[in-house]
Amino acid sequence: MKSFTKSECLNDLRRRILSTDLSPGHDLDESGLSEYYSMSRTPLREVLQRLQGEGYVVMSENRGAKVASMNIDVLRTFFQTAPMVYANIARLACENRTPAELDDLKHAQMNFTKAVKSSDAAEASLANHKFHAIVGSMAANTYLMASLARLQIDHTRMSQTFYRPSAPAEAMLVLKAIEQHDAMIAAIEAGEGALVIDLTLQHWDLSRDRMERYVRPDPLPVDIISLKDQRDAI
Amino acid sequence: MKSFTKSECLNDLRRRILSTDLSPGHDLDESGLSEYYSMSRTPLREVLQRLQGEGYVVMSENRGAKVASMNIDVLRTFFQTAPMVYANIARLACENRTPAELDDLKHAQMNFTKAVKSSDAAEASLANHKFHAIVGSMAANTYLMASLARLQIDHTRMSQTFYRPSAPAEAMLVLKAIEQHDAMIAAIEAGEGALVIDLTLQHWDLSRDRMERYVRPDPLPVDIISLKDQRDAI
DNA sequence: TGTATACATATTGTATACGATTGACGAGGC
DNA sequence: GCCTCGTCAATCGTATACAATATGTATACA
Repeated sequence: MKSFTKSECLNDLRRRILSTDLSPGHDLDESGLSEYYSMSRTPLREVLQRLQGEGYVVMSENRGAKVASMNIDVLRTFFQTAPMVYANIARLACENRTPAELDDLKHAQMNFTKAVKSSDAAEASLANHKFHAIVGSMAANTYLMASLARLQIDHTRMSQTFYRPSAPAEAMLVLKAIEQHDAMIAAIEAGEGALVIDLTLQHWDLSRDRMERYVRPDPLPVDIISLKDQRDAI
Repeated sequence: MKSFTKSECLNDLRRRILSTDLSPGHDLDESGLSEYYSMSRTPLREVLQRLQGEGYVVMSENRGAKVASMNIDVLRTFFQTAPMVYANIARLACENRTPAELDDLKHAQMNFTKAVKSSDAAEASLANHKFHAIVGSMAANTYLMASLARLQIDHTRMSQTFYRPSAPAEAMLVLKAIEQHDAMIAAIEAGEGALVIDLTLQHWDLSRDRMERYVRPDPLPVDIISLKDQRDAI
């Protein structure tokens, strides 16, 4: 049994949540996880606290932690907010990017391409996450970064099926996403703000169409959840 | 010596940081704080982790927690980002506000007015914080809320002197802020999105002018900090 | 006198034990 | 038969003890 450090544990939980290996709403048991990561409950609780701060999990008093759920209200807000934040981040990234960050970005794009080509869906999804996280850090804006990080959590979880194309036409769309990334890199490197905003919004549109198709046949009983929320709100 | 619950401790630390009673960059000693709040280090550490998640403090491995600092880069970003986020929040608040939230907002405005009238600077500043936090929750957008919360932390810390007017002309500006709040409440209640955006930006301009005057005679040696950053970046 | 190294001290990180709260199950009363 | 209350198990919350790490200081040596 592998032994984990605290930051490895943190990354692994992030990864498992993003890949929906731990599904939205899943109950996280402290003792179980502490045993799984072979560490004591004390540091594990701190990891969970941190994940709460980042928006991966929600915690309630005396009732432990759960993976942040994605109910219908959250999704609505997501689609409403994402393009604005992404576009602004992209513009700022254009202004503030450093050469080192550009290298990172190109490296992330390589990993992304590789994962897509080898049909490793989970890896592709996470590589895409990393790519956009780097664009985020290029923007050098701690305030917007807080929004972006939370958007990305839900975005990545919803995009899971994006990289599991069931038809040739769908595989084409993923290749298009790769091209868009390349174009974005070029625009960011050239510092062409207007262009990168445009590319980002196109990239968003592509992703959104796929996500809507993913969300519609939602495996979660959305109506029951919203009814429960109504009842809780009384 | 008063005994604190965990959430009281959390609120008290938030309060002390917002009022710069704990100044930016201040080192937070775990043992000291755990004694101060008469609780063990374990729950106190969790409180600090949470504050880190909210952006109040920054923590580094084996080197404890510090109150989030406000260096010149952060300030630049702050002034760049705040109007956009505030305006969007205000617009969304218009669309999504509930009657209960409107009551809360009016109540918060009462407290704010009261604090200003009684020249309680710290209280006025915190009441203003609360007012805008309620507008934020009206927007019902978890993603933007994350940005807003972080912006508010720095905004409130910088506004400290706003409510300590040293001349009659400055006192007038505070009264103007009260009027603007009232106008914003009316616009939100009426659901007039365009108007509330306009009012929000006016409110921002007023605050920004005061903040710039506060920041300019910065007690911190800004030049040394930026030189140090340059050196670190090599 | 300047620098490096080793030790001492203080502070943070982790494990474990114990206490408190929640939710479920079952017995008893209505 | 249904509801209420009490007990029990499971899980979360807190305290304390101990280990690991970083920082400051003194001393030896160049």
